Amino acid sequence: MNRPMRTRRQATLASLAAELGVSRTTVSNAYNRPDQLSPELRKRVLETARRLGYPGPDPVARSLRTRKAGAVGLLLTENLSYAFRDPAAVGVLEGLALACEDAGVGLHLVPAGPGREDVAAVHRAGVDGFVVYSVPDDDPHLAAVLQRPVPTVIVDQPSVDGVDRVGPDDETATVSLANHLVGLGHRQVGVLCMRLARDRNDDFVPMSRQQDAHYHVQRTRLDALKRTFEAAGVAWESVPVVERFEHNVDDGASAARQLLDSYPRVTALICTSDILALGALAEAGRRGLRVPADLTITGFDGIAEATRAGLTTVHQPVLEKGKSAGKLLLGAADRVAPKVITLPTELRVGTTSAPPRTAEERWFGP
Amino acid sequence: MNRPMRTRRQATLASLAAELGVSRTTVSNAYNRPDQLSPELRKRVLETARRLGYPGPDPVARSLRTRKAGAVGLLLTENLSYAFRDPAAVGVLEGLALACEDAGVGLHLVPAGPGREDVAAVHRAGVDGFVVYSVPDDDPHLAAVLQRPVPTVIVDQPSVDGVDRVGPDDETATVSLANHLVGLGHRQVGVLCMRLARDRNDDFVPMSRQQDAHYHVQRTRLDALKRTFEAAGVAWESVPVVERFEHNVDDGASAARQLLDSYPRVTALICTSDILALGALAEAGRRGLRVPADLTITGFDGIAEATRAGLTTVHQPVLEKGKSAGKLLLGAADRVAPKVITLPTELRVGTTSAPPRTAEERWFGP
DNA sequence: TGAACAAACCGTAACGGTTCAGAAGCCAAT
DNA sequence: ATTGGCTTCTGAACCGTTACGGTTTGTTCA
Repeated sequence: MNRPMRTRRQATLASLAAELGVSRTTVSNAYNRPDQLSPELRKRVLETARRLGYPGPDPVARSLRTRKAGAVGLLLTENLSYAFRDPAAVGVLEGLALACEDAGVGLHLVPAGPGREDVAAVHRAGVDGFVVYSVPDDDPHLAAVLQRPVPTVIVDQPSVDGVDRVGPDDETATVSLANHLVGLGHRQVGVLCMRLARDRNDDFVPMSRQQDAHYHVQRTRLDALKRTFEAAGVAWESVPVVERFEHNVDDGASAARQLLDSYPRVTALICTSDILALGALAEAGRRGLRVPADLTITGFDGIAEATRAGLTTVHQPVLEKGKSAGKLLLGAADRVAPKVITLPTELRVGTTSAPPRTAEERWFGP
Repeated sequence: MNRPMRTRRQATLASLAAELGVSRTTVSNAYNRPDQLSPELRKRVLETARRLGYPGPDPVARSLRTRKAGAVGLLLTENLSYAFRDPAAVGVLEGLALACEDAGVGLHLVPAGPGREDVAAVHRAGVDGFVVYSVPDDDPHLAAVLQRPVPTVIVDQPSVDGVDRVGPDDETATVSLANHLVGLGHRQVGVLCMRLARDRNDDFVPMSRQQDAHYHVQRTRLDALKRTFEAAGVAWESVPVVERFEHNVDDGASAARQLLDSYPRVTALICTSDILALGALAEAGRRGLRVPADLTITGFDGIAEATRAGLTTVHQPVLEKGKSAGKLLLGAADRVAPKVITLPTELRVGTTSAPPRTAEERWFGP
C-alpha cells in the first residue's frame, strides 16, 4: 500500500483528452482557440480540467512549440546593488518594465553575479530577446548574449556591430554642464566618478585609467569634461578625479572628503551621478562649506531627490530610455538595419552652482 | 538566386550530431557532462558547434525535459510605478534579486498591468515558483498564481492557506509608533495613507473603507493605529484619514495639504509610508510650519532618504524581506508545513517628532 | 438531389532537448 | 579463456504542447 507519496502525476493535456475521449488538439483549442470548437464541448473540457486539477497548458512546452518565450531578458551590470540603489537605473528598469507590460511579455532578470564568470545563466534564460544595460564592455555575459540567436538592444553602452542601441546624448550634455561651470569662472575643479572598470579602485584616478574606462557612460562623461576644460585652458592632468566602486551617498561623501582633503582649493566638485553629488553635499555641510557660496557641486542624471535638493545637474529621461529599449526590442522582428536611438538631455541649473569666490573672499570673507 | 534571406535554419543539437557523425546524447554530454566523453571528442564537438554557429542547447527545450525553468516569477501590484518609485519596494526587489542571484536563477517579472484582467501572463510564465508582493487580496492574478502547480511565497500580504509567507511585524511596529506619539502627548492626529483598494479615492477615508482595505499592509497599520489611539482615549472616528492612489512625494504633499486645510489643529501627521511623509514635510515647510515644533510628522519603512531627512519612522528590513522570500521559495522543495517568516521592525525616533505645543503656545508663540 | 461550404473535430509530426539502460571495446586480474 | 570493471558512446523513450492538413457531419441553396 505504500505507493509513492507524490500523489498521481500532474494531469496533462493528453491525459485530459483521454479522460474526455477527445483529441489533444481539441483540448488545446479549448484554451487557445475557443472558436474552433462548440461552446458546450469547451465548457465540458474546462470543467473536467478543473475537476482533474489541470492548470492549463504548460508554459514551457508551449514555448517550445510556438518558439515564443513571452519574455525579454535583462542583463545588468555585475553588481545588483549598483542597479537598484541608483534611481537612474531604477528608472530605466521601470521604463523597460512598462514597455514589456504594454506588450504583455515578462521581464527576465538574468543573474549575473559579481565575480561570477558563470555565463550559463545567460544560456539558460528562456527569452525572446535581451536588453543589456550598462555592463562593462569586456563583460563575458555580454559576449554570451551576443551569441544567442535572439535580438538584442544595448543601453548606455558603446555600440556593437549590428546591434540596436539606446543611449543619452551624454556628449552634448556634459559639454554644456562643463561650459556652465567654465562660464561661471571655475578653473580649479575636482571630479567624483563612479567605477570605471571591473577592478576596485577607491582612490584618485590616473589619466591612463580614465582613458581605458570600461564603463562607457563614465568614459564619455570624463572625456567630454576633459575636452571642454582643456579648451578653457585648464590642464586636465592637474584636475583631481576620485573614483568610487560602490555607488551610494556615503561613498559620495567619502570621495568628496578624500578630494577636498588633498585639494582644498577646488571651487567646484563635478560628480558623474546625482547620488555621488548628494554625498558631496552632505560632506560640504559637515565641513561648514556653504553651497554654492563656498563650493559649487553638480550632479548627473536628474533624479527626483536631486531635484528636491536643488542640485545643478544634467537631466536625462531615464524612463524613456528603458521604454525605448523595450519598444525597440519588441518591434525588432525582421528589421534590417540596426537602429540607434539617442535621447535628449538637458542642463538643469539649480541652487548648487555659482561663481567661485575670489581668492580674497576665500581668505577674508565676502 | 533569391533564396529566402533568412539564411539556413539555426543549427540544432541534432544537426550538429549528424554533422559530427555522433549521437545526440554525445553532443548533449559535451555540454552537460564533460566527464562522459573523451576530451578530444568534446573539443571536436565544441569546435564544430562554433563553426556551425550553434549557440548551445536551447533553454526552452532543456527546461521542458528537465522540468526546471531556472527562474522564479515575481508578481507585483498592478501598478508598476508604485513598485519602482517606492524605495521600500525596490529594496524588496533587490533582496529578492540577490537571493535569486545566489541561487543562479533568473527573476521573471510578470506583466500584470493595471486594469489588465489578462491573467494569461501568469499562465505563460515559465518559472519554478512565484513570489507575490503586495497585491490586493482580491487580485485575479494572485488567484491564477495559486492555481499553478509551483511553490509560492507571498510577501506583505495576508496569509493564504498552505502558502509560505514573509512579512514584517507591522502590528508591533505600528503600536510602538503610536505609543511614541501618545507618550509625547499627541491626541489630535491625522493620517496619510496609501491606496486602500483597487478603486481610486484621493480623499478622506470613511471608517468602512478603512476596515475593508484590500491592501493588507495598509489595513494592518490603520488597525493598529486605531486600537492604540482608542486605548489612549482618542475617538478614532474623529481622526481624519486621507488616502492617495499614487504613491509619490507630490501626492504626499497634496494629501497633507488637504488634511491640514480641513483640520488645522492636528498636532501630528502619521504617514503610512516615508514617501508620503517626505511630501508632508515639504508641505509643512511651504506653510511655514516648523517640524517638529509646530507639527510632528512620522513615516513608515525607514528608507534611506527618510533617514537623511531625520524622519521619525518605523524601520523595516526591506532587503531582508526580499531575500527571505527568495530563500524560502528556492528552498521549498518537498517541505511539508508552510513556513511563515516575520521580520523585526524598529521604531527610529528622528528629529520630526516632539511634544505638541500647548494651545497657549499655538496662539501666542513659545 | 446533389454540389458547395462551413463548423467541429482529429492524427501525425514536429519542437529541441535529456535521460537511462545498455553495447562495444579495452585492459587487468583471475 | 574467462571474468569483471572501466571508459566511451548509442538508441529509444520521453517532456507537454501546438501547427498543419486533413476528415466527418450537417446545412444551405440551386
